[in-house]
Amino acid sequence: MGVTSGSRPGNIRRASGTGGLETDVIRVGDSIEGMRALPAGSVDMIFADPPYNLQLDGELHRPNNTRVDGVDDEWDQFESLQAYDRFTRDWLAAARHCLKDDGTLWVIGSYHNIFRVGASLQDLGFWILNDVVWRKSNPMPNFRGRRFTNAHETLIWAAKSKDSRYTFNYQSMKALNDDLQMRSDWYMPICAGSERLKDKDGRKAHPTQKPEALLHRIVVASTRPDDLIVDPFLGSGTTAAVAKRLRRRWIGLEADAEYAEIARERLARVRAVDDPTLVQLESRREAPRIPFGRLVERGFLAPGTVLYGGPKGQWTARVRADGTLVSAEAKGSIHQVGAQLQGAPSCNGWQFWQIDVEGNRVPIDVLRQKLRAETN
Amino acid sequence: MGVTSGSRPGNIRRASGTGGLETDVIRVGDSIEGMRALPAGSVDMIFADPPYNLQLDGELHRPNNTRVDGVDDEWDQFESLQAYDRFTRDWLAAARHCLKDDGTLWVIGSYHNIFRVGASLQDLGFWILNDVVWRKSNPMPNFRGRRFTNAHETLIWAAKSKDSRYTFNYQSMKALNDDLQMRSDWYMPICAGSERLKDKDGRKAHPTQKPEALLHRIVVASTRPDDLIVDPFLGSGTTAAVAKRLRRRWIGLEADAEYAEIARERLARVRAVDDPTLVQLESRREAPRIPFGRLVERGFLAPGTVLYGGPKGQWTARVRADGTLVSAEAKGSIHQVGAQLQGAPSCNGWQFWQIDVEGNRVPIDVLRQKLRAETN
DNA sequence: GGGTCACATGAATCGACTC
DNA sequence: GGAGTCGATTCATGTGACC
Repeated sequence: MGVTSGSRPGNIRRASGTGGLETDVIRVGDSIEGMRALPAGSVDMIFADPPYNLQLDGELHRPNNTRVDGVDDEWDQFESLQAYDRFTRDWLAAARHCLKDDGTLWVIGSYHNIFRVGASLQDLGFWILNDVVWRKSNPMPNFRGRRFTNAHETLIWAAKSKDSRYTFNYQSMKALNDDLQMRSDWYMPICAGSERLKDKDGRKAHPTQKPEALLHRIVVASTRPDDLIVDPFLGSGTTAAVAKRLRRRWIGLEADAEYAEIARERLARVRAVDDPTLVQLESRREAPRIPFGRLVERGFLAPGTVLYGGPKGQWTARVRADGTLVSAEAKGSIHQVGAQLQGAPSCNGWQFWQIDVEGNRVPIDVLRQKLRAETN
Repeated sequence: MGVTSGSRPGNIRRASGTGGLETDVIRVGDSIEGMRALPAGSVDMIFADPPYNLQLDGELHRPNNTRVDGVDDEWDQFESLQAYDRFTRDWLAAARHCLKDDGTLWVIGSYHNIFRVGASLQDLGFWILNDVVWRKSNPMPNFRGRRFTNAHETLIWAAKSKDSRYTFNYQSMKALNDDLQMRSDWYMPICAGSERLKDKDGRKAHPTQKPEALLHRIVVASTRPDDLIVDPFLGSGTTAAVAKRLRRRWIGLEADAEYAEIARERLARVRAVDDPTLVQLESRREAPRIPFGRLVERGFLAPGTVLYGGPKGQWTARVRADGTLVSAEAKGSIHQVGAQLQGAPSCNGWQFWQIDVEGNRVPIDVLRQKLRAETN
């Protein structure tokens, strides 16, 4: 993708790779029209927090008789399930239009709407990668004792198609999770306290403001620096704030001019991380590919060196000058020979083959790492 | 509902309340036909673990090249989303037919199918009560490092309609969770070890056997003893095993004769809890009603006794001979006067009003409990 | 200034029975 | 079926007043 130049006149960036598309802006207007107006295939990631279509009737009181301030805003009301489905298909289709083929879509919802969203996006050809559960550490209780505490919301993460080559920063997620694979259930508090935007009367400025921690994880997981992120239902602007801080480009669409203004004021206070290298990703997949043969070229391994294969070194093979191996039973790349000796469909030769270093067996991958370190 | 008599000839029970319907049996055959054949409105709860529309592309291998034994049985392949939707609507409609108006439906699924199931059941008029997340303590890792570890499955709990009077044993769930409301995210291990049924070659007998702990919580939460539970995709029989142990009636439908046989053998080894009182639930809502006036009739409170209202006893009222209260500002029932003094829309007088007992303020509810204990 | 306690509040599809 | 009545029901956090 096109990388933005370092110099930025004012707050608005124009990316060379997207035909001079104006980014880092909030546009007031309809989400669907806004996405349709974007160039086809210009967006790396879309985060959408659409209306949930809650159907509250009557008032709800806490056991101490205070009234619960529920989401009864006009923008969350739909005439019927069918009307909600039409709306959902329309905005998903517009999202598909502006998303790159290798881009991904995130949607958040609750049981009121998420099943309709999930079914619609599958119908449109999106390929679900994960459903992720945001477990709230401090949800509102069920005051009448009639159901389980509604303690989570659901996110769907989807690629544009089954064979998409989407971005997933596996190593960053693993690092965020104490070197264990990041799971599909995330535990985080709701947005409250000083992070929660208030109006001049001290009331919440937006009824459904999302926590920045949630967007942080999403952005780090599924985008790279300078990627373009679009939020078609920007609301209070959490997506844009996190994108700006993490040095991604962004466009926010918001139909309500008051919400847009709240978000603009918020964005003006957000600073991007100073050092661009801090938002660079740690990812083995991103590391430059190094053919095994280069180790031979560069003298890290002399032709004829004996490699030991398998956890106990029970197989052996010798290195040839072109970077292929030869053993008693097979010849070919480090991966092919490893696979054939084991009778396995595939093999990671970098881990399978070892050399003797001062009496110890060490995977040849350490040589690759040494070469990479020199190259950087 | 009709309650089965204590004596049971053999293993099969005939419930008087359901027209002599034969229960506690496994029926081999099509799920949809099986549910259609049940009397309309005869079932208290349905638990369904329908086939997932998994689309494993070729074979999946772990890094050490052992093959992942995925769900690729013939019954789990569907040509298209449309075919899956037809199947889903058909079995859900059949479930609706046999479910009581006040019965509930549980469905479990993963992101492959749960959005389609959820949307279909909403289309059919089911009213979602909760989506519940089963967080697996020991999920299968993501071997390719291309997604988040898929560490949960989703359950939908739904009533037949919006105004259903469904069963929810709130106090039992709260008791199960250290006296805090049970949340919508449940943490449990997958079914493994000695609980996992094996065939004679030591391989798992069923690919998607559910843990009994999961069904235990579901059954305790949403049914009462002697309720009729139907599982239209019985598989290895976990639902029936838990239902039998907890003294619920049950019917299992299973298309595969081999699975049905496995489940039959399993059920033969399951014993119901000996003492029926152990599966009785404590429920405040179902306790016999006692009018406040009866405390006066029975001499627990003399007319003229002073009651103290509110957490600090800041209000007072006196008891009249007919069981109404009179204060400086209001008269009426314990609830009416409590609500009026607080300026609240409603009030539970049993908790609001207190009496002096040896210098301590005690809610008048303790007198009600004393009277209830005498009556039993 | 520190500790305690009261109070506020959050995407909520939040009764049942009698007359 | 509508109105009236009984009576069951909350957890985690942050803030601010008050010792």
